[in-house]
Amino acid sequence: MARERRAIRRIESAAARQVTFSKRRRGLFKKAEELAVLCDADVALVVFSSTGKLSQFASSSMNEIIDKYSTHSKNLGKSDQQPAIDLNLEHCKYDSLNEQLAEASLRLRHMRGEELDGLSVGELQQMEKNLETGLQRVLCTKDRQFMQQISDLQQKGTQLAEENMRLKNQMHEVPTASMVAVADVVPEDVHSSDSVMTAVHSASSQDNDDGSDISLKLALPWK
Amino acid sequence: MARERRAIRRIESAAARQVTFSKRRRGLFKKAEELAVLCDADVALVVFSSTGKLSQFASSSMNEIIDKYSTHSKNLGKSDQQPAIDLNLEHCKYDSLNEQLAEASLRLRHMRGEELDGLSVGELQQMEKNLETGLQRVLCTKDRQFMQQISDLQQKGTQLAEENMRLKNQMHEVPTASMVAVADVVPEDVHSSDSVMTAVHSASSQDNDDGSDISLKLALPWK
DNA sequence: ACCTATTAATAACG
DNA sequence: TCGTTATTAATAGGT
Repeated sequence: MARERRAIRRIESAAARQVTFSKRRRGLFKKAEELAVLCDADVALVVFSSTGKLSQFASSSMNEIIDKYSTHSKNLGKSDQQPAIDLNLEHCKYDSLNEQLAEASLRLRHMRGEELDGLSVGELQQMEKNLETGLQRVLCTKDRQFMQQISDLQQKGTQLAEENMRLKNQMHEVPTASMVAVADVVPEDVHSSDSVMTAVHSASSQDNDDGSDISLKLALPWK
Repeated sequence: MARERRAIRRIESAAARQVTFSKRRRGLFKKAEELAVLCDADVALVVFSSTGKLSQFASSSMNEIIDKYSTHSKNLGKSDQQPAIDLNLEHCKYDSLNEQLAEASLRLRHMRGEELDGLSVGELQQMEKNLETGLQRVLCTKDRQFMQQISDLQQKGTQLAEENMRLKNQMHEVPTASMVAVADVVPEDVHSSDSVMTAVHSASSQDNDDGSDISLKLALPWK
């Protein structure tokens, strides 16, 4: 139902997966509600995204429906045996989570090159591929961020250079005696911008042919 | 989405309601499964028809998802008398595990080069370093295993070559006449194999130049 | 259950 | 996330 048919397989790109998840989740919830209203049905829908976020819909009360479900599917008792079953479920789920966590951290260690000895050559090749892909993506992202920073700095530099020019022109137009008045105004603008660059007013500077005593210092942000 | 638009209101005609229920329920379940597969989500869907019939779908285990839901929604309301504190502790542990798992899987996704956009340059550099280290170690391990396999194969090859030599020497030591004794053994093996081919002895066949009256017929098994 | 005209959902893109 | 649009998928009504 779109520009192109999409095979029903896990979407590899995380971004595309997220977009599709949002859209389809909305569609699914809408259809769930429509079914409930049109057909007078009791509908409960629980969705956990791959990042663990919960969404839910229930035509009446979620707990009510879940209870009804439990009664329907598990033929046996409700009140006396419930605690035992519940605790067992908790226990199982807890173990399951623990397993998942162990699995995840083992994979992380593998990615870091640890505990590789038990792995088959095929698994090692798969990991090599994954690592190379990951590394490439990290490098691309890093480069992108570097270029963004450079671009930002260049833009700020240009702005400051222009301001500099403007100030120099003002200095030429104003009699030498009013220098003090100018100096009172400038810092306001500089301080309002992001503190990437800091203008330092130095009265002792003697380098300039035109007698200007303004110099610039670049402060690069690191982390 | 049809010949005519239908208002989303309870369908009065029981027959029409039943028909629509069947159709839409199938669609809803299909979409639920698609969402689960495409987006790697955990989906649970419970539907009671107006006649009380239950249908359900769960991408993993229904109980597991319901459990996860109960924990997530900080569900206090049940028969909460004595297990309150205990459950709270369970919840804490459970939440903590969930957090750890989420953290681990996020790191794994990062290692695979996904969802990098929010990371700082410093974090990216750290990941680059980790990935390079991991990749190097994986490559080393893989090479080691390859070399091990090669070494094993060489050793086996040597052993086989030695055995070969031994056998050849034995052949030379045995008189040629004993070859007949070997031929006597072979038919046993043939009869013990699957009966794919059936030999038919025909006395009326006159086709052969040498006067032999033996022909073969293939009987292919066809269920 | 099947058929199809029609509407709804949605994939890709900005 | 939101909007647009070309396409596909779902389905209402009929047989």
